[in-house]
Amino acid sequence: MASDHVKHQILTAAGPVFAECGFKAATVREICKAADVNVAAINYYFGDKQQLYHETVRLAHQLKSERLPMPEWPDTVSPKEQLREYVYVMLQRMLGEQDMWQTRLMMREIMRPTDACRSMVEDYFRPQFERLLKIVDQLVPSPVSKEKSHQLAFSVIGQCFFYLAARDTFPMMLSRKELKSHFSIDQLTDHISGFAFAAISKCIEEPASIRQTREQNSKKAKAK
Amino acid sequence: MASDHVKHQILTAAGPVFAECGFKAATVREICKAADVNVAAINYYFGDKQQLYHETVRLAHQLKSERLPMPEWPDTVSPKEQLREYVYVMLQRMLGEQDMWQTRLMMREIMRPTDACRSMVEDYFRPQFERLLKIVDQLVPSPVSKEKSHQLAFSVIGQCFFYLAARDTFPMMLSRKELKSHFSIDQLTDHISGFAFAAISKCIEEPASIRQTREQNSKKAKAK
DNA sequence: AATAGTTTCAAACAGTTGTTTAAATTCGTA
DNA sequence: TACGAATTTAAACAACTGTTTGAAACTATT
Repeated sequence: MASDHVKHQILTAAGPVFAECGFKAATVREICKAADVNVAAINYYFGDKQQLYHETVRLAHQLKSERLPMPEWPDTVSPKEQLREYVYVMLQRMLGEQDMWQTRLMMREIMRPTDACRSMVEDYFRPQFERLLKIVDQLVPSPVSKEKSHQLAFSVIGQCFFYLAARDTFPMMLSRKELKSHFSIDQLTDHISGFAFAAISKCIEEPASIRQTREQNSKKAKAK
Repeated sequence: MASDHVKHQILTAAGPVFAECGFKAATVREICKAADVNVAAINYYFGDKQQLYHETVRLAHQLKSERLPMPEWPDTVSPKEQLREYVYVMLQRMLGEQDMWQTRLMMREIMRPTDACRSMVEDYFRPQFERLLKIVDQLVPSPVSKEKSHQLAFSVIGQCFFYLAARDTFPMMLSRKELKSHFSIDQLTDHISGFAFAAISKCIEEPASIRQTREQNSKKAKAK
Protein backbone atom coordinates (compact mmCIF):
# COMPACT_ATOMS: atom_id res chain seq x y z
CA MET A 1 0.00 0.00 0.00
CA ALA A 2 2.93 2.26 0.77
CA SER A 3 4.66 2.67 -2.57
CA ASP A 4 2.44 2.91 -5.57
CA HIS A 5 5.61 4.56 -6.76
CA VAL A 6 6.64 1.20 -8.18
CA LYS A 7 3.23 0.78 -9.77
CA HIS A 8 3.61 4.10 -11.52
CA GLN A 9 7.12 3.20 -12.54
CA ILE A 10 5.87 0.03 -14.21
CA LEU A 11 3.01 1.86 -15.91
CA THR A 12 5.19 4.51 -17.46
CA ALA A 13 7.70 1.87 -18.54
CA ALA A 14 4.94 -0.27 -20.03
CA GLY A 15 3.53 2.63 -22.08
CA PRO A 16 6.32 2.93 -24.63
CA VAL A 17 6.73 -0.83 -24.92
CA PHE A 18 3.04 -1.54 -25.53
CA ALA A 19 2.87 1.40 -27.91
CA GLU A 20 5.84 0.14 -29.86
CA CYS A 21 5.04 -3.57 -30.01
CA GLY A 22 1.37 -4.02 -29.26
CA PHE A 23 -0.04 -6.15 -26.48
CA LYS A 24 1.06 -9.59 -27.57
CA ALA A 25 4.50 -8.76 -28.94
CA ALA A 26 5.44 -6.72 -25.88
CA THR A 27 7.12 -8.84 -23.21
CA VAL A 28 6.83 -8.45 -19.48
CA ARG A 29 10.56 -8.90 -19.17
CA GLU A 30 11.25 -5.96 -21.46
CA ILE A 31 8.84 -3.80 -19.48
CA CYS A 32 10.32 -4.84 -16.14
CA LYS A 33 13.81 -4.19 -17.37
CA ALA A 34 12.79 -0.71 -18.52
CA ALA A 35 11.08 -0.08 -15.19
CA ASP A 36 14.07 -1.53 -13.32
CA VAL A 37 11.96 -3.93 -11.27
CA ASN A 38 11.80 -7.67 -10.85
CA VAL A 39 9.85 -9.78 -13.36
CA ALA A 40 7.39 -10.79 -10.69
CA ALA A 41 6.45 -7.17 -9.98
CA ILE A 42 3.85 -6.96 -12.76
CA ASN A 43 1.94 -9.94 -11.45
CA TYR A 44 2.26 -8.72 -7.90
CA TYR A 45 0.92 -5.23 -8.60
CA PHE A 46 -1.40 -5.77 -11.56
CA GLY A 47 -2.40 -9.41 -11.47
CA ASP A 48 -1.36 -10.14 -15.02
CA LYS A 49 -0.12 -8.63 -18.25
CA GLN A 50 -3.63 -8.01 -19.54
CA GLN A 51 -4.65 -5.81 -16.61
CA LEU A 52 -1.41 -3.89 -16.85
CA TYR A 53 -2.21 -3.20 -20.48
CA HIS A 54 -5.70 -2.06 -19.60
CA GLU A 55 -4.41 0.39 -17.00
CA THR A 56 -1.72 1.62 -19.36
CA VAL A 57 -4.30 2.53 -22.00
CA ARG A 58 -6.34 4.33 -19.37
CA LEU A 59 -3.29 6.27 -18.24
CA ALA A 60 -2.53 7.22 -21.83
CA HIS A 61 -5.72 9.15 -22.47
CA GLN A 62 -5.87 10.53 -18.95
CA LEU A 63 -2.47 12.12 -19.47
CA LYS A 64 -3.51 13.55 -22.83
CA SER A 65 -6.67 15.13 -21.45
CA GLU A 66 -4.87 16.62 -18.47
CA ARG A 67 -1.86 17.99 -20.26
CA LEU A 68 -3.67 19.40 -23.29
CA PRO A 69 -7.25 20.21 -22.29
CA MET A 70 -9.58 21.48 -24.98
CA PRO A 71 -10.16 25.20 -24.27
CA GLU A 72 -13.63 26.58 -23.44
CA TRP A 73 -14.39 29.43 -25.80
CA PRO A 74 -16.48 32.47 -24.90
CA ASP A 75 -19.15 33.47 -27.42
CA THR A 76 -16.93 36.29 -28.61
CA VAL A 77 -14.63 33.80 -30.35
CA SER A 78 -15.78 33.19 -33.89
CA PRO A 79 -16.63 29.61 -34.93
CA LYS A 80 -13.90 29.84 -37.53
CA GLU A 81 -11.33 30.64 -34.86
CA GLN A 82 -12.77 27.89 -32.64
CA LEU A 83 -12.27 25.41 -35.45
CA ARG A 84 -8.70 26.57 -35.88
CA GLU A 85 -7.91 26.17 -32.21
CA TYR A 86 -9.66 22.82 -32.08
CA VAL A 87 -7.50 21.53 -34.93
CA TYR A 88 -4.44 23.00 -33.27
CA VAL A 89 -5.04 21.24 -29.96
CA MET A 90 -5.83 18.01 -31.76
CA LEU A 91 -2.60 18.14 -33.76
CA GLN A 92 -0.69 19.16 -30.67
CA ARG A 93 -2.03 16.15 -28.81
CA MET A 94 -1.20 13.86 -31.70
CA LEU A 95 2.16 15.17 -32.83
CA GLY A 96 3.23 17.79 -30.34
CA GLU A 97 5.23 15.96 -27.74
CA GLN A 98 8.42 14.08 -28.40
CA ASP A 99 7.32 11.05 -26.44
CA MET A 100 4.60 9.59 -28.59
CA TRP A 101 3.67 6.54 -26.56
CA GLN A 102 0.28 7.77 -25.44
CA THR A 103 -0.89 8.62 -28.94
CA ARG A 104 0.63 5.51 -30.45
CA LEU A 105 -1.08 3.30 -27.92
CA MET A 106 -4.42 4.99 -28.52
CA MET A 107 -3.92 4.70 -32.27
CA ARG A 108 -3.47 0.96 -31.84
CA GLU A 109 -6.72 0.80 -29.90
CA ILE A 110 -8.56 2.74 -32.59
CA MET A 111 -7.32 0.43 -35.29
CA ARG A 112 -7.85 -2.79 -33.42
CA PRO A 113 -10.02 -2.19 -30.38
CA THR A 114 -9.66 -4.37 -27.28
CA ASP A 115 -11.67 -4.16 -24.07
CA ALA A 116 -9.64 -1.10 -23.15
CA CYS A 117 -11.09 0.81 -26.09
CA ARG A 118 -14.62 1.26 -24.78
CA SER A 119 -13.69 3.53 -21.87
CA MET A 120 -11.23 5.37 -24.08
CA VAL A 121 -14.01 6.19 -26.54
CA GLU A 122 -16.46 7.24 -23.86
CA ASP A 123 -14.09 9.23 -21.65
CA TYR A 124 -11.83 10.71 -24.29
CA PHE A 125 -13.12 10.62 -27.86
CA ARG A 126 -16.83 11.18 -27.39
CA PRO A 127 -16.55 14.42 -25.41
CA GLN A 128 -13.97 15.66 -27.89
CA PHE A 129 -16.26 14.69 -30.75
CA GLU A 130 -19.23 16.51 -29.22
CA ARG A 131 -17.19 19.67 -28.94
CA LEU A 132 -16.36 19.49 -32.61
CA LEU A 133 -19.98 18.91 -33.55
CA LYS A 134 -20.97 22.15 -31.82
CA ILE A 135 -18.41 24.08 -33.83
CA VAL A 136 -19.48 22.44 -37.06
CA ASP A 137 -23.11 23.28 -36.41
CA GLN A 138 -22.18 26.93 -36.01
CA LEU A 139 -20.19 26.95 -39.23
CA VAL A 140 -22.68 25.31 -41.49
CA PRO A 141 -24.62 27.84 -43.64
CA SER A 142 -27.97 26.13 -43.08
CA PRO A 143 -29.01 23.48 -40.57
CA VAL A 144 -27.96 19.95 -41.50
CA SER A 145 -28.94 16.51 -40.27
CA LYS A 146 -27.13 14.88 -37.37
CA GLU A 147 -25.62 12.39 -39.78
CA LYS A 148 -24.24 15.08 -42.08
CA SER A 149 -22.55 16.92 -39.22
CA HIS A 150 -21.04 13.61 -38.14
CA GLN A 151 -19.57 13.20 -41.61
CA LEU A 152 -18.21 16.73 -41.52
CA ALA A 153 -16.63 16.20 -38.11
CA PHE A 154 -15.00 12.96 -39.21
CA SER A 155 -13.53 14.79 -42.18
CA VAL A 156 -11.79 17.17 -39.80
CA ILE A 157 -10.59 14.38 -37.51
CA GLY A 158 -9.57 12.19 -40.41
CA GLN A 159 -7.24 14.79 -41.84
CA CYS A 160 -5.51 15.23 -38.48
CA PHE A 161 -5.38 11.52 -37.76
CA PHE A 162 -3.68 10.82 -41.04
CA TYR A 163 -0.67 12.91 -40.14
CA LEU A 164 -0.32 10.88 -36.96
CA ALA A 165 -0.81 7.49 -38.57
CA ALA A 166 1.43 8.08 -41.57
CA ARG A 167 4.02 10.03 -39.61
CA ASP A 168 6.86 7.61 -40.30
CA THR A 169 5.91 7.15 -43.95
CA PHE A 170 6.00 10.84 -44.86
CA PRO A 171 9.79 11.00 -45.07
CA MET A 172 9.52 8.45 -47.91
CA MET A 173 7.05 10.64 -49.80
CA LEU A 174 8.40 14.12 -49.18
CA SER A 175 11.84 15.63 -48.99
CA ARG A 176 13.15 16.51 -45.57
CA LYS A 177 13.10 20.15 -46.60
CA GLU A 178 9.44 20.12 -47.58
CA LEU A 179 8.53 18.27 -44.39
CA LYS A 180 10.12 20.93 -42.25
CA SER A 181 8.94 23.92 -44.22
CA HIS A 182 5.32 22.93 -44.92
CA PHE A 183 4.28 20.23 -42.51
CA SER A 184 4.92 21.73 -39.11
CA ILE A 185 2.05 21.73 -36.62
CA ASP A 186 1.37 25.40 -37.20
CA GLN A 187 1.23 24.99 -40.94
CA LEU A 188 -0.91 21.88 -40.77
CA THR A 189 -3.26 23.77 -38.46
CA ASP A 190 -3.59 26.52 -41.04
CA HIS A 191 -4.10 24.11 -43.86
CA ILE A 192 -6.52 21.67 -42.24
CA SER A 193 -8.68 24.28 -40.54
CA GLY A 194 -8.73 26.36 -43.72
CA PHE A 195 -9.57 23.34 -45.85
CA ALA A 196 -12.34 22.26 -43.49
CA PHE A 197 -13.70 25.79 -43.07
CA ALA A 198 -14.02 26.23 -46.81
CA ALA A 199 -15.78 22.91 -47.21
CA ILE A 200 -18.10 23.21 -44.21
CA SER A 201 -19.16 26.79 -44.89
CA LYS A 202 -20.08 25.71 -48.42
CA CYS A 203 -21.94 22.62 -47.28
CA ILE A 204 -25.46 22.28 -48.62
CA GLU A 205 -27.12 19.04 -47.67
CA GLU A 206 -29.15 17.30 -50.31
CA PRO A 207 -32.62 16.42 -49.08
CA ALA A 208 -33.06 12.67 -49.00
CA SER A 209 -35.62 12.75 -51.81
CA ILE A 210 -33.27 14.42 -54.29
CA ARG A 211 -30.42 12.15 -53.27
CA GLN A 212 -32.50 9.10 -53.98
CA THR A 213 -33.56 10.35 -57.40
CA ARG A 214 -29.98 11.11 -58.35
CA GLU A 215 -28.79 7.70 -57.26
CA GLN A 216 -31.43 6.01 -59.35
CA ASN A 217 -30.36 8.05 -62.36
CA SER A 218 -26.77 7.11 -61.67
CA LYS A 219 -27.70 3.44 -61.60
CA LYS A 220 -29.60 3.78 -64.88
CA ALA A 221 -26.60 5.45 -66.46
CA LYS A 222 -24.30 2.64 -65.36
CA ALA A 223 -26.73 -0.01 -66.51
CA LYS A 224 -26.65 1.21 -70.11
CA MET B 1 10.96 -25.78 -58.84
CA ALA B 2 7.88 -27.82 -59.70
CA SER B 3 5.20 -26.59 -57.31
CA ASP B 4 5.29 -22.98 -56.35
CA HIS B 5 1.71 -23.91 -55.59
CA VAL B 6 2.81 -24.52 -52.01
CA LYS B 7 4.63 -21.21 -51.95
CA HIS B 8 1.49 -19.40 -52.98
CA GLN B 9 -0.50 -21.37 -50.45
CA ILE B 10 1.81 -20.21 -47.68
CA LEU B 11 1.73 -16.61 -48.88
CA THR B 12 -2.05 -16.36 -48.93
CA ALA B 13 -2.24 -18.04 -45.54
CA ALA B 14 0.39 -15.71 -44.13
CA GLY B 15 -1.46 -12.60 -45.32
CA PRO B 16 -4.40 -12.70 -42.89
CA VAL B 17 -2.20 -13.77 -39.98
CA PHE B 18 0.38 -11.00 -40.45
CA ALA B 19 -2.42 -8.50 -41.04
CA GLU B 20 -4.16 -9.55 -37.85
CA CYS B 21 -1.19 -9.89 -35.51
CA GLY B 22 1.72 -7.98 -36.99
CA PHE B 23 5.10 -9.48 -37.80
CA LYS B 24 6.32 -10.39 -34.36
CA ALA B 25 3.08 -11.61 -32.83
CA ALA B 26 2.25 -13.78 -35.82
CA THR B 27 3.62 -17.31 -35.44
CA VAL B 28 4.95 -19.54 -38.18
CA ARG B 29 3.02 -22.44 -36.72
CA GLU B 30 -0.28 -20.58 -37.05
CA ILE B 31 0.54 -19.70 -40.65
CA CYS B 32 1.57 -23.24 -41.51
CA LYS B 33 -1.55 -24.64 -39.93
CA ALA B 34 -3.71 -22.25 -41.96
CA ALA B 35 -1.78 -23.17 -45.11
CA ASP B 36 -1.97 -26.86 -44.21
CA VAL B 37 1.74 -27.43 -44.61
CA ASN B 38 4.55 -28.60 -42.36
CA VAL B 39 6.25 -26.10 -40.02
CA ALA B 40 9.50 -26.47 -41.89
CA ALA B 41 7.93 -25.37 -45.18
CA ILE B 42 8.37 -21.66 -44.51
CA ASN B 43 12.09 -22.00 -43.95
CA TYR B 44 12.39 -24.32 -46.90
CA TYR B 45 10.61 -22.01 -49.35
CA PHE B 46 11.31 -18.55 -47.96
CA GLY B 47 14.45 -18.89 -45.87
CA ASP B 48 12.95 -17.38 -42.76
CA LYS B 49 9.91 -15.63 -41.31
CA GLN B 50 11.24 -12.19 -42.20
CA GLN B 51 11.49 -12.90 -45.92
CA LEU B 52 8.05 -14.46 -45.92
CA TYR B 53 6.72 -11.27 -44.38
CA HIS B 54 8.48 -9.19 -46.99
CA GLU B 55 6.97 -11.17 -49.84
CA THR B 56 3.55 -11.09 -48.23
CA VAL B 57 3.57 -7.29 -48.12
CA ARG B 58 4.62 -7.22 -51.76
CA LEU B 59 1.78 -9.56 -52.69
CA ALA B 60 -0.69 -7.40 -50.80
CA HIS B 61 -0.23 -4.26 -52.86
CA GLN B 62 0.24 -6.20 -56.09
CA LEU B 63 -3.19 -7.74 -55.61
CA LYS B 64 -4.76 -4.36 -54.82
CA SER B 65 -3.34 -2.73 -57.94
CA GLU B 66 -4.39 -5.59 -60.18
CA ARG B 67 -7.90 -6.06 -58.88
CA LEU B 68 -8.84 -2.39 -58.56
CA PRO B 69 -6.75 -0.41 -61.05
CA MET B 70 -7.12 3.34 -61.06
CA PRO B 71 -9.02 4.25 -64.27
CA GLU B 72 -7.47 6.40 -67.00
CA TRP B 73 -9.78 9.28 -67.75
CA PRO B 74 -10.18 10.92 -71.16
CA ASP B 75 -10.10 14.71 -71.22
CA THR B 76 -13.87 14.77 -71.58
CA VAL B 77 -14.28 13.72 -67.94
CA SER B 78 -14.43 16.77 -65.71
CA PRO B 79 -11.84 17.11 -62.93
CA LYS B 80 -14.68 17.08 -60.44
CA GLU B 81 -15.87 13.73 -61.72
CA GLN B 82 -12.28 12.45 -61.80
CA LEU B 83 -11.93 13.36 -58.12
CA ARG B 84 -15.14 11.55 -57.34
CA GLU B 85 -14.04 8.40 -59.09
CA TYR B 86 -10.60 8.59 -57.53
CA VAL B 87 -12.14 8.73 -54.07
CA TYR B 88 -14.48 5.91 -54.99
CA VAL B 89 -11.68 3.58 -56.11
CA MET B 90 -9.64 4.48 -53.05
CA LEU B 91 -12.51 3.68 -50.68
CA GLN B 92 -13.29 0.55 -52.63
CA ARG B 93 -9.71 -0.60 -52.26
CA MET B 94 -9.74 0.18 -48.56
CA LEU B 95 -13.17 -0.99 -47.51
CA GLY B 96 -14.71 -2.73 -50.50
CA GLU B 97 -13.77 -6.35 -50.16
CA GLN B 98 -14.73 -8.60 -47.29
CA ASP B 99 -11.24 -10.00 -46.90
CA MET B 100 -9.33 -7.07 -45.54
CA TRP B 101 -5.90 -8.61 -45.11
CA GLN B 102 -4.17 -6.72 -47.90
CA THR B 103 -5.34 -3.32 -46.66
CA ARG B 104 -4.74 -4.16 -43.04
CA LEU B 105 -1.21 -5.29 -43.73
CA MET B 106 -0.47 -2.15 -45.74
CA MET B 107 -1.98 -0.03 -42.98
CA ARG B 108 0.44 -1.61 -40.52
CA GLU B 109 3.32 -0.74 -42.83
CA ILE B 110 2.17 2.87 -43.12
CA MET B 111 1.93 3.24 -39.38
CA ARG B 112 5.17 1.47 -38.56
CA PRO B 113 7.26 1.04 -41.67
CA THR B 114 9.65 -1.89 -42.01
CA ASP B 115 12.00 -2.63 -44.90
CA ALA B 116 8.99 -3.84 -46.85
CA CYS B 117 7.51 -0.34 -46.82
CA ARG B 118 9.91 1.30 -49.25
CA SER B 119 8.88 -0.71 -52.29
CA MET B 120 5.23 -0.40 -51.27
CA VAL B 121 5.52 3.37 -51.28
CA GLU B 122 7.36 3.50 -54.59
CA ASP B 123 5.32 0.92 -56.49
CA TYR B 124 1.90 1.56 -55.00
CA PHE B 125 1.45 4.85 -53.15
CA ARG B 126 3.59 7.20 -55.18
CA PRO B 127 1.94 6.52 -58.56
CA GLN B 128 -1.46 6.78 -56.88
CA PHE B 129 -0.41 10.03 -55.25
CA GLU B 130 0.82 11.50 -58.55
CA ARG B 131 -2.53 10.76 -60.14
CA LEU B 132 -4.29 12.64 -57.38
CA LEU B 133 -1.94 15.59 -57.71
CA LYS B 134 -2.87 15.95 -61.38
CA ILE B 135 -6.55 16.08 -60.49
CA VAL B 136 -5.94 18.59 -57.72
CA ASP B 137 -3.97 20.85 -60.05
CA GLN B 138 -6.90 20.92 -62.43
CA LEU B 139 -9.37 21.76 -59.69
CA VAL B 140 -7.49 24.56 -58.06
CA PRO B 141 -8.76 28.03 -59.15
CA SER B 142 -5.26 29.47 -59.55
CA PRO B 143 -1.88 27.74 -59.70
CA VAL B 144 -0.49 26.73 -56.32
CA SER B 145 2.92 25.64 -55.12
CA LYS B 146 3.95 21.99 -55.17
CA GLU B 147 3.80 21.94 -51.39
CA LYS B 148 0.25 23.28 -51.28
CA SER B 149 -1.02 20.67 -53.71
CA HIS B 150 0.68 18.03 -51.58
CA GLN B 151 -1.27 19.27 -48.58
CA LEU B 152 -4.50 19.23 -50.55
CA ALA B 153 -3.89 15.70 -51.77
CA PHE B 154 -3.13 14.47 -48.26
CA SER B 155 -6.39 15.97 -47.08
CA VAL B 156 -8.24 13.80 -49.57
CA ILE B 157 -6.27 10.69 -48.70
CA GLY B 158 -6.50 11.38 -44.98
CA GLN B 159 -10.26 11.45 -45.00
CA CYS B 160 -10.43 8.11 -46.79
CA PHE B 161 -7.73 6.53 -44.68
CA PHE B 162 -9.53 7.44 -41.48
CA TYR B 163 -12.53 5.31 -42.38
CA LEU B 164 -10.20 2.39 -42.88
CA ALA B 165 -8.16 2.90 -39.73
CA ALA B 166 -11.09 3.58 -37.40
CA ARG B 167 -13.33 0.99 -39.02
CA ASP B 168 -13.75 -1.10 -35.88
CA THR B 169 -14.17 1.90 -33.61
CA PHE B 170 -17.06 3.45 -35.52
CA PRO B 171 -19.66 1.07 -34.09
CA MET B 172 -18.78 2.51 -30.67
CA MET B 173 -19.39 6.06 -31.86
CA LEU B 174 -22.41 5.67 -34.14
CA SER B 175 -25.56 3.59 -34.05
CA ARG B 176 -25.74 0.62 -36.31
CA LYS B 177 -28.57 2.32 -38.16
CA GLU B 178 -26.57 5.47 -38.86
CA LEU B 179 -23.57 3.42 -39.95
CA LYS B 180 -25.61 1.58 -42.55
CA SER B 181 -27.62 4.55 -43.77
CA HIS B 182 -24.89 7.20 -43.98
CA PHE B 183 -21.50 5.53 -44.05
CA SER B 184 -21.70 3.18 -47.00
CA ILE B 185 -18.96 3.43 -49.61
CA ASP B 186 -21.25 5.28 -52.02
CA GLN B 187 -22.24 7.82 -49.42
CA LEU B 188 -18.70 8.33 -48.19
CA THR B 189 -17.65 8.86 -51.79
CA ASP B 190 -20.27 11.58 -52.18
CA HIS B 191 -19.32 13.21 -48.92
CA ILE B 192 -15.54 13.09 -49.18
CA SER B 193 -15.31 14.09 -52.83
CA GLY B 194 -17.87 16.86 -52.24
CA PHE B 195 -16.05 18.07 -49.14
CA ALA B 196 -12.71 18.06 -50.93
CA PHE B 197 -14.08 19.66 -54.09
CA ALA B 198 -15.56 22.54 -52.14
CA ALA B 199 -12.32 23.12 -50.26
CA ILE B 200 -9.96 22.73 -53.21
CA SER B 201 -11.96 24.89 -55.60
CA LYS B 202 -11.92 27.62 -52.98
CA CYS B 203 -8.21 27.30 -52.28
CA ILE B 204 -6.25 30.53 -52.48
CA GLU B 205 -2.65 30.16 -51.49
CA GLU B 206 -1.08 32.86 -49.42
CA PRO B 207 2.16 34.12 -50.92
CA ALA B 208 5.06 33.32 -48.62
CA SER B 209 5.67 36.98 -47.89
CA ILE B 210 2.17 37.59 -46.52
CA ARG B 211 2.26 34.35 -44.55
CA GLN B 212 5.47 35.35 -42.87
CA THR B 213 4.13 38.77 -41.91
CA ARG B 214 0.99 37.26 -40.46
CA GLU B 215 2.93 34.73 -38.42
CA GLN B 216 5.11 37.44 -36.98
CA ASN B 217 2.04 39.40 -35.97
CA SER B 218 0.60 36.28 -34.40
CA LYS B 219 3.76 35.80 -32.38
CA LYS B 220 3.66 39.39 -31.24
CA ALA B 221 0.07 38.97 -30.16
CA LYS B 222 0.93 35.89 -28.13
CA ALA B 223 3.95 37.55 -26.57
CA LYS B 224 1.91 40.41 -25.12
C1' DA C 1 14.33 -5.68 19.98
C1' DA C 2 10.57 -8.69 18.51
C1' DT C 3 6.78 -9.41 15.63
C1' DA C 4 3.53 -9.25 11.79
C1' DG C 5 2.74 -7.59 7.32
C1' DT C 6 4.44 -6.03 2.97
C1' DT C 7 7.49 -6.01 -0.77
C1' DT C 8 11.44 -7.89 -3.48
C1' DC C 9 14.04 -11.43 -5.52
C1' DA C 10 16.24 -15.41 -8.01
C1' DA C 11 14.81 -19.60 -9.46
C1' DA C 12 11.81 -22.65 -11.50
C1' DC C 13 7.50 -23.80 -14.09
C1' DA C 14 5.21 -25.43 -18.22
C1' DG C 15 4.30 -23.88 -22.71
C1' DT C 16 5.62 -21.53 -27.01
C1' DT C 17 8.86 -19.43 -30.21
C1' DG C 18 11.74 -19.75 -34.97
C1' DT C 19 14.76 -22.79 -36.92
C1' DT C 20 17.42 -27.15 -37.88
C1' DT C 21 18.02 -31.95 -38.72
C1' DA C 22 17.98 -36.25 -40.76
C1' DA C 23 15.07 -39.66 -42.25
C1' DA C 24 11.09 -40.65 -45.19
C1' DT C 25 8.52 -39.77 -49.25
C1' DT C 26 7.53 -38.10 -53.80
C1' DC C 27 8.85 -36.77 -58.37
C1' DG C 28 10.92 -36.53 -62.98
C1' DT C 29 13.85 -38.84 -66.02
C1' DA C 30 16.89 -42.24 -68.12
C1' DT D 1 11.97 -49.89 -63.07
C1' DA D 2 15.68 -47.74 -61.00
C1' DC D 3 18.27 -43.73 -59.79
C1' DG D 4 19.13 -38.98 -58.08
C1' DA D 5 17.14 -34.84 -56.84
C1' DA D 6 13.40 -32.29 -54.78
C1' DT D 7 10.11 -32.15 -51.33
C1' DT D 8 7.75 -33.40 -47.03
C1' DT D 9 7.82 -34.95 -42.50
C1' DA D 10 8.15 -35.63 -37.30
C1' DA D 11 11.22 -34.76 -33.93
C1' DA D 12 14.40 -32.10 -31.61
C1' DC D 13 16.84 -27.65 -30.59
C1' DA D 14 17.86 -23.73 -27.68
C1' DA D 15 15.93 -19.49 -26.57
C1' DC D 16 12.07 -17.10 -24.86
C1' DT D 17 7.12 -16.61 -23.10
C1' DG D 18 3.84 -15.30 -18.78
C1' DT D 19 3.30 -16.77 -14.36
C1' DT D 20 4.23 -19.04 -9.75
C1' DT D 21 6.90 -20.04 -5.76
C1' DG D 22 9.03 -19.71 -1.36
C1' DA D 23 12.51 -17.71 0.86
C1' DA D 24 14.83 -13.34 1.76
C1' DA D 25 14.65 -8.33 2.72
C1' DC D 26 12.35 -4.60 4.24
C1' DT D 27 8.85 -1.59 7.04
C1' DA D 28 6.09 -0.21 10.64
C1' DT D 29 3.88 -1.18 15.01
C1' DT D 30 4.33 -3.07 19.53
